[in-house]
Amino acid sequence: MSKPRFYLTTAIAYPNGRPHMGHAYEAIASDVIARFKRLDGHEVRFLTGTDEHGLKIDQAARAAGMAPKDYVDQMVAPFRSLDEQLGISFDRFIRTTDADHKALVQALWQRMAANGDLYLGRYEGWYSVRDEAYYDAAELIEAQDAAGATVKLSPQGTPVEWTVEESWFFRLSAYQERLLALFDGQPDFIQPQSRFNEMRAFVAGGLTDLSVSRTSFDWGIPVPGDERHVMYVWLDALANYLTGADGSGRGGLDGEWWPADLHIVGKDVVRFHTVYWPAFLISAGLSLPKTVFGHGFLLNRGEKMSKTLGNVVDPAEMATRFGVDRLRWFLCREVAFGDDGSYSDEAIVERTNADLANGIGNLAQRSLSMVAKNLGGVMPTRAGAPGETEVRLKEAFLAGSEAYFGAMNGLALHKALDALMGMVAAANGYFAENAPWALAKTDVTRMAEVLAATLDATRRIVILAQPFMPASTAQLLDQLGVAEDAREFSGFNTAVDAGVQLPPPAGVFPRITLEG
RNA sequence: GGCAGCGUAGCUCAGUUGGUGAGAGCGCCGGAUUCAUAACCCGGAGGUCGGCAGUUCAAAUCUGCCCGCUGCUACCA
Repeated sequence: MSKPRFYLTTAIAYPNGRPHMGHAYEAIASDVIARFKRLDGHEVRFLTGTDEHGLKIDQAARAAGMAPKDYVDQMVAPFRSLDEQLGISFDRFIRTTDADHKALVQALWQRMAANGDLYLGRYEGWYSVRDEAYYDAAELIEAQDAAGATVKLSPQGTPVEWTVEESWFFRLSAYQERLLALFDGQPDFIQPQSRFNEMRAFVAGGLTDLSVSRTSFDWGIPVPGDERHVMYVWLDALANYLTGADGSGRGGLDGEWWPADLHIVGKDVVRFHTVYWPAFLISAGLSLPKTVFGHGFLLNRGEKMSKTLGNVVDPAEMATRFGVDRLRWFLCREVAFGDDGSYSDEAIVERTNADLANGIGNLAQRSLSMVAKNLGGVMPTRAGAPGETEVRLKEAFLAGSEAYFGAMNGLALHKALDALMGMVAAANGYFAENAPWALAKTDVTRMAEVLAATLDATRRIVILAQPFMPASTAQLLDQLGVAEDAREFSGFNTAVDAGVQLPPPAGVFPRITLEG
């Protein structure tokens, strides 16, 4: 019997600057889901990468005196190295400048054209180079420039200029009914619910055709048959998910991984993924992704990160300072997945000390060190007939693991970790209640039973924590004597055999302080 | 302006269809304990549930208005 497949993607990053916490957050959350699915018996394909075309890159490259391709080659490096540092287990790091991607996008265009959805027209309006978007006159705001003259700015406060260009259009207006049917027939297509409501309202309000080519620059994928035009960056970018679905790298539209099970994207690009993208796919006669999840933004002490405020932090530096697994844990535990979240050095220290040092780490250390000191580090035999405390522990773990899996399958990462911490509390309660350190002087057999039960509880906790903290959990499972081929969820109920010699315990999550 | 959501202990949040004394985690204080990373375990303090007015025998939970915040969307200057 073959494994069920699961194909998930992150949005691809635009490498016109250094990666920020938002990139790290999206990559980490997606990686947690990818690892969860693998441990849960799925064959997973996990795609991430960079979106490298468009006017902004073209201009930045010119400013740097470089060819665009040389420029992006250089700019992409920090994104890749950040992913590697954070332990992101992607199967492919796609770049929209990859040859197979270019071929695929052109094939996609031709399918949409063959379906009669592309036509040549003229586009004019207020265009913001920085936003790469046109705005209605009504959306613009007025401001004074340095010389005191009145200038028009986009809603984002970027300069706009009146622009007229020939453009290919996509007949998006013809897709309103089909998109509404999609939304209504598949209410979990857009998550969380609040995003679904917004997008449904947007589509219900009527759709206008979409300009999907540009003639004002040439750093992009040429339109087949009309090479004066390059394709709209979003059409180019969205298609990366199709390119990445082809494991062979041929660039065919029939990639074996398509359709994607899950697109993880930021809340700011939900519209592109839930309105434009499905319309493009329907036009091309391709099937649709199952779910698009729009996560929230990370705020630095409750404020948006901006260069102006000077509160932009480098995720690579954060990971180095606190440790990759601490950062991963904090972001998944403290931020409700789908909502905006806030972080600070203090919050990271407090949260991870409480959960990891005092919680999981201490549980492992206190039980393992008793086994090492009292039983020569040999895994003890479990209780023959479970007592009342064992029954309660078992029940707590049954409920806890059920809550964990329910939350993970519903993409509620923070709730899964809440359930996991409930299991930690139950295990610590069991340990304190039975006081094996006292039993060591009165009833060594019973002490061994208590230790065995505690170690098994710890093993279960660590097994479930693996998607979140791959490196630390591997160390802990080593210490707990769990064989490398027994770490998937299928082995969740299989205890380590009595008699196994355990390595000497060593703390995995030391307490940290801000000064340290 | 319209639509949607939110505002509950210092912090992050739970609170089904209104009904026994308003909860959890973290933080804080106290106790107990010593296996453990001054950790764990037990206990405690802290809230006029944004404000006002209603409906009801009874509202954090329903209605109206107001204040504040967020998102989507429209439009006037």
